Amino acid sequence: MPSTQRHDEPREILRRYIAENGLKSSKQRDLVAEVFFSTGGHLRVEELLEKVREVSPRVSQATVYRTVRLLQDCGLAAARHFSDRETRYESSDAEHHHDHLICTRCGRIVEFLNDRIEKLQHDVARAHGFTVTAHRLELYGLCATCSTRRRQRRAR
Amino acid sequence: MPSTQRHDEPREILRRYIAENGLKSSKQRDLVAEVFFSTGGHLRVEELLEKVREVSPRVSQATVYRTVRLLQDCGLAAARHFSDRETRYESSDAEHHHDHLICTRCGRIVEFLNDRIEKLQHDVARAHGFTVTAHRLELYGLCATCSTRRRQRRAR
DNA sequence: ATTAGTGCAAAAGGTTTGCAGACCA
DNA sequence: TGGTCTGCAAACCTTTTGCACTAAT
Repeated sequence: MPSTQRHDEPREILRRYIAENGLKSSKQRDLVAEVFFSTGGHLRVEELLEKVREVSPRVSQATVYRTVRLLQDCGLAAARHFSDRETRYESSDAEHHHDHLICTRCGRIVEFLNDRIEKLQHDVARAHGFTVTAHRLELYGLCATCSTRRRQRRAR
Repeated sequence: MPSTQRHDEPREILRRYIAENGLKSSKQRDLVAEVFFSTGGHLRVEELLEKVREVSPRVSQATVYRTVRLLQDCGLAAARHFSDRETRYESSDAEHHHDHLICTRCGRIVEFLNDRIEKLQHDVARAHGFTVTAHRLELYGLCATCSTRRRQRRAR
């Protein structure tokens, strides 16, 4: 199978996707994408909009939603639903795949990657006749700090 | 650690939870819970309401939502967000824990359980200082049927 | 009796969409 | 110039909530 090219940098992927699909770029779109790429983490639309408006206050929420969808369409962003109700988006190129540890008390999110788990997942899928294209693994519990200080208040 | 008691059957857990929290039972609540327990699977509220109304047409959507929340509060139901937008609920007692394989073409959902993955998850968490209380693992891809018949239409 | 539960409809929260005008290719 | 993108506001959908009434303890 053809492996992902090394220079498949997000901005380049986006540029190509736009070109190949008869789309156009725009200041707002570029800004939203840039903020998304450079911020990293697990952004809610509201947070993304906030950061974007620090630079360009007139960008609308609709544009952020539309850009996030575009980023999903070209595989650069992935929606995540953690324990809360809000949808969060994170970078999703295959080279930076990772899973999550979520502290249910303070909300801290730690990313991790374990090759043995990855391999076992594929084994399980194969045993059921599935060809896996993506997966999601989230572990919920108490982080070191919170399991020590039992009475700590939630961070958010 | 004290293990889950063998006779912690859902109906019994619910009964006890209601008694211990000064709540009351009702025909509607019992019906919703009963349909939920006996149906199994991964129900959307809409589907649950539909099934409930086959028996008792006047039950309101609000009651279903309220009952589902009650079931979550006493640990009998867990919310799931798969690839689509809808929230689905499934039974969640510890003895029937399982993970999911989801076919992204036909929507089929297969449950599985792999002890080695479970163990590795705990190892990873421990390495990060986390104490895991719950987790979620979902594998997305094509099921055997869909990866053979490439052009098959989505089931739903 | 008292207090919790229900149905209804309105409210709320997050996301999408129609439209007229601005902007990019 | 033609078609895409934007901002705004309205529309949408799912979930929650206020209220008057019903029912369980």
